[in-house]
Amino acid sequence: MSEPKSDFLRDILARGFMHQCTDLDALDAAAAKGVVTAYIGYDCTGPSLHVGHMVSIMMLRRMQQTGHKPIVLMGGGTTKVGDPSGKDEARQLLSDEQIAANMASIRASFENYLTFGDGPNDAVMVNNDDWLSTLAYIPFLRDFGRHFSVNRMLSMDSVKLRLEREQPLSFLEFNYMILQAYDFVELHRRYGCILQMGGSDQWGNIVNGVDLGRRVADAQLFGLTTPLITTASGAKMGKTASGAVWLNPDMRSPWDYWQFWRNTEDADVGRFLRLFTDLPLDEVARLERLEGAEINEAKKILANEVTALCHGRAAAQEAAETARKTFEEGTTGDALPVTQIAAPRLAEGILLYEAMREAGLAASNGEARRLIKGGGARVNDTAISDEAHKVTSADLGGDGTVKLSAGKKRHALLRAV
RNA sequence: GGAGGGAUGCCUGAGUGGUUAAAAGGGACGGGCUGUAAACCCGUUGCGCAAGCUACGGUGGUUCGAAUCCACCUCCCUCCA
Repeated sequence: MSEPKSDFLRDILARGFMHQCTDLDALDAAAAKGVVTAYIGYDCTGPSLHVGHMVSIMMLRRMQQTGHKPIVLMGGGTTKVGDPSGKDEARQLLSDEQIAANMASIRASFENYLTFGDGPNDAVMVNNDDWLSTLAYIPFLRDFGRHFSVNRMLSMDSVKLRLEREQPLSFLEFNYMILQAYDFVELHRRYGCILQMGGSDQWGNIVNGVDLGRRVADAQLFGLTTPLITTASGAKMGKTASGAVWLNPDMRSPWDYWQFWRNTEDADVGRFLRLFTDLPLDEVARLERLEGAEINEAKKILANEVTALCHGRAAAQEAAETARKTFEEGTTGDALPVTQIAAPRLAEGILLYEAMREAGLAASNGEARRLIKGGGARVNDTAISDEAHKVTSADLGGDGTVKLSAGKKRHALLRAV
């Protein structure tokens, strides 16, 4: 297409959110003309979203900022069925209670990225369980099932791959795409939603919804997918030693979250700034041009901005300040995780490896011992290689804490109580 | 329904009665070099202070000794009907 007419498309194209779209020109025209209502669906399979969901969350944010209306669809109903896309085996089925608990826990994250309310471009959050659970089987099959060709369903990637590998695919999962397609039509009916977005693995499911909308509602619906984000070294983004990078602060501290972004590879900085922050594009371009050690400034800005969105400006500043003290001055900051230790115990002396385990720097005593033996352990920034070393009250600094480190980046504090 | 094959540590994947806490690679972690980057080089990678304990799908058995042999069970794959 030529230069997009709508702010929305111009913005997301420039920022690298676009992978595929069912009809870019028509969508552009619609977005230029008025408010577009669009939705993205989220599974409730876990208690928190993680960095892998960030592209789509930011997509909703960009929509809202360019004057459109985002819908967050919680998959309370579809999670009961399980999306077979990209999976070798059926997921374990979650109980209703688990799904409800996950949904409640996820909900809070969105409030940091979107403005919810009743206004014309305020975001809304809905749960597809509201309409899916009450569907009557026979009427549903007659009204909607007849529009799905099994021949075509079998050719969809999500199904085809399973069958080609001779992996089992239950009839339950086979229905997932029908339900997702129905969601789209239902959201169109309820909210005038005309666009579904999602990750590139959702393309098939999204297109089904677009087709169904044309058939049963005579509506022109649109689908748009985001690219799968990998790091410049080719790794799937968001995987670290401690597992996924969660957005909920109780599952990953703001400090850790800030560190995750601070450790971005050079080659990814520009791309991530465009995708995951609100910074204007000319500012991103300037930061991206920095070379050598200077690019660290860009990484700090990236970490600040992304953490501020997720955990608030104050938490981001605290993390940044702690990082500055920890890495640039070698002192400590307030955002480091603190473990309480009984004062009498500390007075007697605690074996360093036990202290490290208790502070969460090692999973087992053995791991901590190996770390010490390997020269990766430090007490108050002094390397310790003696396995039998004890931490005592004498190690307490002026602020009443001892700083333990595993490697150069992982730090924790012990506080005597 | 019949005949074969398979299930190994975070993952892939060797192995086959004792020297196997289990080759190799990946990943991860630590060290070095740097810029809290990448690449590269080196080390570590079940639990336990230790004696030792647990581990090769599950349950029993054979044996001085089993991941390795036998029986049954579960799940998966291939071919035939």
